[in-house]
Amino acid sequence: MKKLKEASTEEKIKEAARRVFTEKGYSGTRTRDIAQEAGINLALLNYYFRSKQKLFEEIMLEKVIKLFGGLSTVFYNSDSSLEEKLDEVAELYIDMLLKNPLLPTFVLSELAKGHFVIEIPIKDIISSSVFAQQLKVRSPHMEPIQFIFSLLGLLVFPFIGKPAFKQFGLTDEKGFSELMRVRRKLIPVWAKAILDA
Amino acid sequence: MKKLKEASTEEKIKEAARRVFTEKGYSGTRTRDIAQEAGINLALLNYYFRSKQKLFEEIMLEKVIKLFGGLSTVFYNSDSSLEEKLDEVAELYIDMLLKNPLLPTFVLSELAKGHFVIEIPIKDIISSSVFAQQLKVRSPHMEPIQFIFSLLGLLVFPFIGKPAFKQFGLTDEKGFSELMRVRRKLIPVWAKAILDA
DNA sequence: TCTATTTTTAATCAAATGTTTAAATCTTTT
DNA sequence: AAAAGATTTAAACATTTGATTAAAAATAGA
Repeated sequence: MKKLKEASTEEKIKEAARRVFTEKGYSGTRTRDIAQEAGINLALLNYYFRSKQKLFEEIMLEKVIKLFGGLSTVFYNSDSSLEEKLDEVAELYIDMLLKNPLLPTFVLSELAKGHFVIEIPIKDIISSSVFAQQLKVRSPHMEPIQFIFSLLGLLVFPFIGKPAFKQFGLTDEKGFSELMRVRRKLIPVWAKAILDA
Repeated sequence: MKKLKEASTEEKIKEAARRVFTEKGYSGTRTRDIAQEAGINLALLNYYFRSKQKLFEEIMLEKVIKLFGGLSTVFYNSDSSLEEKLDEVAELYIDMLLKNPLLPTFVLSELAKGHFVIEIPIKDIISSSVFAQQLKVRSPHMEPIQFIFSLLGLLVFPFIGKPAFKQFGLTDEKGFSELMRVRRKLIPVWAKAILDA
């Protein structure tokens, strides 16, 4: 029968894998890095997860949900107005990204490289959402996909660009966090301005 | 003395390296992939470029300039208004990104991983630009960095997210290009709305 | 043409890497 | 406590990978 320690070792490996994969990507990660970071014997990684690829897929699924899962929660809220949803999305994303700044670059870059295949019919999820209905009423001229690109661009892009902007001397770590906290309040205003444009 | 063919072989390797590095990233790229893609013997890569890292740095520098270099050209144009600069930037970026859709994810993800160190004082370049002056006059309340984050987010993010959005069924290749061509005209309008918000 | 130089090739090297094995250790069950 | 099962360990394996070497081929200069 399973002993208590098992879950703990498995979780230690996953925790280390989250950090190393997120920082170095799939190809840049060595299974030995994960083992060392987790403080476990290398063979345990294969004992618990069979292969690097399988472990990666578990982590990646978590991360994709973390990056995009929040959207549907907000979009399907039938108790809030469109304007309130913009506030909620901005707060949700900025707070989450301040805690997980490497998340977007990791997920989007790995998806681009095809190391992970996921099939979520987000198009249908969005088009049948309360958000889509409200958007159609308020700004019938606005293509929903264009607006979602814009909203996510405003929210997520600064985190993707941060390492570049830091190297360019445009911002430092402390200044960036402060900029993002200010931004959380500005983006809903800007998004509304875009809807009215 | 150098013979004519030399430049050609060297350029074949660089051309292949551009493709493979951009598609798979530094860690995901095997020198053998580049050699095969270039149709040359593996040893020639080291003969011409000494190492994978050195070859990568040459390509990366090109790509960073390609991604960000256009900005300063537009920002320092003293013959155009701020509004015209927004049009120029949108056209410049959308056209370039439609031809190089993998560029932003590649550059920003490699910069995030620290595989490449570059020192360009872009902060100073921006703050002393005509663009910065015009922005200060037109929208003194707008922090320039916030606006640049927004402008680049609107322009660049859709290309970074494309592989994800394709997997999610939000768009296909043809639909995406059309969306981006429409977007090229919309972003200047939206950017002005943000400045007036 | 003959020689020196540059370019190209096939083979090889040493280190790194994902995974497996077999034995040892620990835990649970009886 | 003994047996059975689960977990952990050290060592090893087979490939892959970036790089080098030494010889061959091509080119340029005399």
